[in-house]
Amino acid sequence: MSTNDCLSGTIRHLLDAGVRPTRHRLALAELLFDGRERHVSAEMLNVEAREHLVSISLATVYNTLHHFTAAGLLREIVVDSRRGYFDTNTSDHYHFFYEDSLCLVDIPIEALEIMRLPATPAGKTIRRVEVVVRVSG
Amino acid sequence: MSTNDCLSGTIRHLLDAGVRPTRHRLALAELLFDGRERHVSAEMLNVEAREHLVSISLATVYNTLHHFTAAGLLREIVVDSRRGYFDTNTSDHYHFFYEDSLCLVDIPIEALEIMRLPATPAGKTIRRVEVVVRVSG
DNA sequence: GCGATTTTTAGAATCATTCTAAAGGGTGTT
DNA sequence: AACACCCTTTAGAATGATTCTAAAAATCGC
Repeated sequence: MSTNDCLSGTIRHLLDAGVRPTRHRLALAELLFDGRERHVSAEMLNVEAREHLVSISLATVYNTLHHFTAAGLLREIVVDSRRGYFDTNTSDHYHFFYEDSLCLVDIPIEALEIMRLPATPAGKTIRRVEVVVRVSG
Repeated sequence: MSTNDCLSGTIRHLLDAGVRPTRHRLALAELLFDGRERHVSAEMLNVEAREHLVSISLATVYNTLHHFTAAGLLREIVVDSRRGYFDTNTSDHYHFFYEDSLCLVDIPIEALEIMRLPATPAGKTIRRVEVVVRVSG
């Protein structure tokens, strides 16, 4: 058994989620999980990685985003029928989508209250209730 | 002045929306506005047109869907970050999205009640509040 | 029917994403 | 350290949806 308690927070974060902390995953995780609420597309993260002098292929960015999502570290949000966005906030919440700047901002769950839900279709399970408030101007 | 009162319902529908009722637009409108609630992608509508022996190019299907949307005859729904869907129901309402079959079903506005909305960001206007209930199984 | 304006078209171009197959890296065992 | 095994990364090709382009065709008002 190795001394597990002196690992960097990011490595721990990945290990806890069952993701092998490879060099590239670590670099992307450092960028993603910096404490801010972040909503990134693959292309955005790729650019950011290059800006931070991390040499990485776009395919790896896609792989990693999908791995992180499968491991519960990220959550995919659908607001645009062209691009996929990933959210570092994996808890239940909603979004503002700024149509002009294509930016996303979290709406905390308690800021929006849904009183009534329609009956779930027979034999189905609700996976998620997504709310997107589209704003512009 | 022509005798306007003996036009087909579909032609009237297009004229009322300020859309020139060309042959192709009419054919697509006949398919779309048949009374059912419909949620189509460009590819789906293109296949359907061919099945009905309407010879049309995919580019025209895209043009027409966008024209109809701009004219208020359709509404675009975002549920999938790959494909765009268009809804023949342009009134305020929400959606079930069946993740397995990629099907959409309307949720009437009164079946879901949103009690509290967060404050609108300064200087912005709410364009729409979208609710998608994702189900599977 | 004429001419001006819009539509339609096929195909090329674009953009995001996934796939492929090969090279590289990580981990545990000896 | 060397080995073997398995997982990751990669560049580039492939895919799929959508948009663009430029030319041909249809439409409309006169």
